[in-house]
Amino acid sequence: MLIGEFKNNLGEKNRVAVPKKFRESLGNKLIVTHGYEGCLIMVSPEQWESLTKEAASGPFVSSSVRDTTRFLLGGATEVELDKQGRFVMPQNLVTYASLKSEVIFLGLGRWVEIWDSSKWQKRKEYLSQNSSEIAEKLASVNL
Amino acid sequence: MLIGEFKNNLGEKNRVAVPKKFRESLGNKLIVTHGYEGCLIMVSPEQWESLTKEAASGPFVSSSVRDTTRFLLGGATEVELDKQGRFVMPQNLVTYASLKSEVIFLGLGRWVEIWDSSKWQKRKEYLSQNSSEIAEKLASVNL
DNA sequence: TGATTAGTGGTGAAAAGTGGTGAGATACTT
DNA sequence: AAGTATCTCACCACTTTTCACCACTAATCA
Repeated sequence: MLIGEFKNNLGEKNRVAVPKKFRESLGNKLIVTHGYEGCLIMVSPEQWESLTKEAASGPFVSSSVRDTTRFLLGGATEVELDKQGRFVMPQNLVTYASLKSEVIFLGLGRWVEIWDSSKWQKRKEYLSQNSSEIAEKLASVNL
Repeated sequence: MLIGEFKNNLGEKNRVAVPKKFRESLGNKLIVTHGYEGCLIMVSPEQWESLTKEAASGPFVSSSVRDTTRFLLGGATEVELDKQGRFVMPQNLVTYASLKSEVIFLGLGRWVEIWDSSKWQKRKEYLSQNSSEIAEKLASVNL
């Protein structure tokens, strides 16, 4: 199970190490793509499979399907870790998530989110201040 | 599976290289034609088959089907890659997509879109700003 | 505090991308 | 129809980028 918060550095060559704790669950090959609220998502190939099965199989002629596909698949990259457990973050994803040198890896059960450190800091404040209201909202959602 | 965003250059002779990652999936001969939102589409001959079938069988009145067919088939060219993985982009497609020197290749699962760099930049902004709607769609997917 | 492991920086070989050129094909002119 | 000019394309050579590995530093734990 992927849990915990880890901070690693993005080198000048956009290289970053996946936290050791995540490596065995995620495997050596994994997929990174756009996430919500300006973060990135990192999943194993199996998870990726189920994620794209529905999203990418819509009718070609629908414009919303096209845009969803562009966002999800166009922003994705399959990366392979080197011996040190690192990979090169593609420039378009660095830009999208406005990654600086400090990068946060967030284990969320079955997937991992990647945040720019300062962005995550703000989000975390927001979360701790509004957690009860967020919980209320969640309670009203049909799961 | 065709995923990711790549940037290559269109030389003075309208020559452009297909990103290496796409070449094995697409093969050596492939088809380029008009796409929606001012981009181009690139597919393997097999995918071309199913793509045209799909577009022509949509829930449309017959004149739309005809026009869609004209749109897709009328602009289509079969191109072959040279040893360096490049091909010559026909002038009519360069004009249609207003391609300058910087060209974006976007992997979208079963096909590839080709964009003029600045055009894609704008589209991407739009997509990022409307990603909440996209997120809604993703939320329905079981991770 | 010393051993072990995770994370970071650097570098050289290999590969991907780009520019150029000459042979062959096509078209054009006389 | 022959010669000439133009265009196209396939290959060669160069440049730039990428990646896999080595070595080092920082952090962790007993």
